[in-house]
Amino acid sequence: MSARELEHALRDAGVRITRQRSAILRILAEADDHPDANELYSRASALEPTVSLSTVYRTLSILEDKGVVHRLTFEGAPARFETADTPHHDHMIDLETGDVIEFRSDKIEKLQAEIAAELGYDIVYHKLELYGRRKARNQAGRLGA
Amino acid sequence: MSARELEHALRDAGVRITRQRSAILRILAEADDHPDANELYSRASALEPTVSLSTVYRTLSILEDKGVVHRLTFEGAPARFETADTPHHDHMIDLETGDVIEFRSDKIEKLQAEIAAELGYDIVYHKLELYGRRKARNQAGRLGA
DNA sequence: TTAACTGCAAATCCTTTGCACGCTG
DNA sequence: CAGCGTGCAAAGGATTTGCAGTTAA
Repeated sequence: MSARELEHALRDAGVRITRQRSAILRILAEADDHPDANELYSRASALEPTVSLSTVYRTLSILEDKGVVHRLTFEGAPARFETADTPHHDHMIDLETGDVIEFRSDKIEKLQAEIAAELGYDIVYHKLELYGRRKARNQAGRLGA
Repeated sequence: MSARELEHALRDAGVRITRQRSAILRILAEADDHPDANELYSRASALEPTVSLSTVYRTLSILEDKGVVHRLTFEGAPARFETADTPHHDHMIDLETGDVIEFRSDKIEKLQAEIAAELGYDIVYHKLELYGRRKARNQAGRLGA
């Protein structure tokens, strides 16, 4: 999602585009990892030294409200953020490095809906996170050397 | 899981059973909901007025380490706890009431493992939470009255 | 102009910790 | 009786908020 599109989403909602917000939007648009508020704050500070962490949080909350940004709350870590342009996906978290990998499974999505239906519920949103470690490469006998 | 079993798990690990811990274990054993630390604290206080919230937290951490208790960290709410005796399951959270319903799907479990394998990972643990609302009962035309 | 926005510092919430004393094994 | 365990109060980290000044529209 481009910074322009994010701005548009805000403007349409009657939200003012300030220098600080503009910087945050640009940073958010070009991030292809999943930065937390503090990380976004340092990156945005480089573009616009007057941003404060409060403004980063406030802006993220608005963007989340407008549905253009998703807040990812992983186990015992500050929330991370991503723009909501990519189709729905879930996350695998590398326990060693903290890396986040996106994936998607239509089969799982469908099963979830079925389960919820059986329990008498409509799903509003869900969270599927796989926490794991890189597989040892040469496990199947073909050991190196 | 009975209080006795929980005690056993601790004793085996060389952990002392104090009056406070004993009370916490009994509460934990008989809880069939998913209480948070504070709730456990109030319930345990009734049995043993000398327990403190610190001790509740400390005891829960030990039990989690020993693998006999699971810490459930749902969206923007204090952690909830459950004894680890039931086989693995996931949770559906009622957004209106906060109720937690357990469910299990072998199909989903299997799909998760497959996905992780494809990504080159071994799953250490995962988290699947469905957040939803009770289905309106008479949606399919058969409206009441 | 003026209502929305800002940075700052202080406040919140949940959880953990340091300390001096108490109690289990 | 040696440590582990305790309560208390204070510290901690992430996030939110009150306030008085600033700025976009």
